[in-house]
Amino acid sequence: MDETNELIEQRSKKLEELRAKNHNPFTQKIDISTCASEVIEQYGKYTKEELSKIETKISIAGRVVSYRNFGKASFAHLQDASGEKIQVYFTKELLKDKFPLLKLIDVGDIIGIQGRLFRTKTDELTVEVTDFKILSKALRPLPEKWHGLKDVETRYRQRYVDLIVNPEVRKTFSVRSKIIKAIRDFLEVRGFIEVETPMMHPIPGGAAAKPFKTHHNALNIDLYLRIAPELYLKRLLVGGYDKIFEINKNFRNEGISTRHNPEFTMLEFYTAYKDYEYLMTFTEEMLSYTAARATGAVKVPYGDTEIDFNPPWSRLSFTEALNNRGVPSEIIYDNQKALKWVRNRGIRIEPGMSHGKILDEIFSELVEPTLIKPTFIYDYPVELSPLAKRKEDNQDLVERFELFIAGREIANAFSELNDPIDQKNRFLKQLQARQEGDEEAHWMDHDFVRALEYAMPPAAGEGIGIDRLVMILTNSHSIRDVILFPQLKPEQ
RNA sequence: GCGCCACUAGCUCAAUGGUAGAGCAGCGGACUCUUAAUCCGUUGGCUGAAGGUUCAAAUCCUUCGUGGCGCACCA
Repeated sequence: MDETNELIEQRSKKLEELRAKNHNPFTQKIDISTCASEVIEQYGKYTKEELSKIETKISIAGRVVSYRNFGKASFAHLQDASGEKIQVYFTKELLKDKFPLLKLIDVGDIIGIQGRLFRTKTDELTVEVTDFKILSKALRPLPEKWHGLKDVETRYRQRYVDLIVNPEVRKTFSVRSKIIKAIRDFLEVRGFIEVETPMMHPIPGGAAAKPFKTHHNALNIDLYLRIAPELYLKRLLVGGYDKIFEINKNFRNEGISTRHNPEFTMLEFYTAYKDYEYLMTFTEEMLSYTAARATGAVKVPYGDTEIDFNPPWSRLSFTEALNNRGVPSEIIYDNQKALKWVRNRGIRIEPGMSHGKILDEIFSELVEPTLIKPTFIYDYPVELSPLAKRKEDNQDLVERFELFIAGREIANAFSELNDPIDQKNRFLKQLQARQEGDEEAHWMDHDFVRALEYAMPPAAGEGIGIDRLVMILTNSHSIRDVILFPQLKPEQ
């Protein structure tokens, strides 16, 4: 990382030369009047002749991303935060004594310029520079202009370089920002309040996952980075809020893959006096709105296919979905037959798995990859969902759905269990599973049960994996492409 | 955690056991409308690391490191 090479040395020399000539290579402040995209928008409509007749004086700052020298004149492109580039034209005639200073500018430097707009012979909108200033000297060279930066490791480790040279990366993160904003707007317009609940939990709850452990010195207690905000958000329902949401990080101490980063962003929202069926329609509306707002279209390309967010979406019960993939009904209700069936097909199961878990394995193997267009799968076995409310007409099932898009789980929602006695019993059952070796079983949370004992209104709640949603809406095939700084092993 | 693949100049890539190369960038020079500018000249390397085989290793073998993809775990 501390390596020096010839290129860095040459640039360092130029930096010293600037200092020697009384030009601070790291200037603090400059007044700028506009940005590249604004210039294009404001002046792009004028012809060469029109431009020469109107007042077009501007000042702008940006990174030099290309440079072409002609002896007594030079062209460069400046790229700024708007993501656009604007060509600038330096001439000895206008810059006089300052012109030789251009020798000390490299591609990568950030400069500020003043000038007037004109169009070149090839009709490109260009700034004729009347004055310029080096604002920040780059000591390291940028990757090559034509092939850019391709090495994925460097792209992730040095995302700043990736962002400078790969415009589509900037675009992805701009869409990510729009997605989150669209969701916030959608929820806020409907009366939801955004809240923040703890990241550090004494009892990691709300999901089946392995947590990260940390320690608070002054309190002398172990704490866990949260695996889900669910139990805190439901405490807020008890407290009297009826529409709340949180968009924030969750942390799970598990493997890393194209679909998993140890920290990831989750939306959870809760609405009182509604059930999971209400949330299906709500989700259709929210995500089709989000797709349209963030990408400009309700149908988005993903890989070789196209995902159509236009409602209504398919709805299949968990058992229907299994039936459709050739899983006989007898297996769905008979543990022994299920075990046998699974073994014959080589689906991996572990000893002691509950019937529900076995069905879930079958589902992941046979059904999940086939759910390409947005599809709700509803009514899950109760043992898979210790925080969801049972169906009134079938105590073995819960009022829960998951949303699948492009073969991936995007959302998980249910009518929230608000019966403290049932909740306590389900925690006890999880505790038993934990003692039998299920490391991901839920922990007992006595305070949460106590909260339910004060009565929580009936409510429906949902979690949406934001990173995965962003993947689909930006046609990204690795979660690392939608997280600015994905988790990697440290260098060296 | 397991398997497969990759790692060569600042960047993008060649070189398949026989003298480590190209393009771009850089440096020196020419050039006042270029935009992958052009033209002339030129610098740049412990081939991811360490061992081994061989007269000879970027190339074959072993171990390690980092990354990618797949599997496992999971959202």
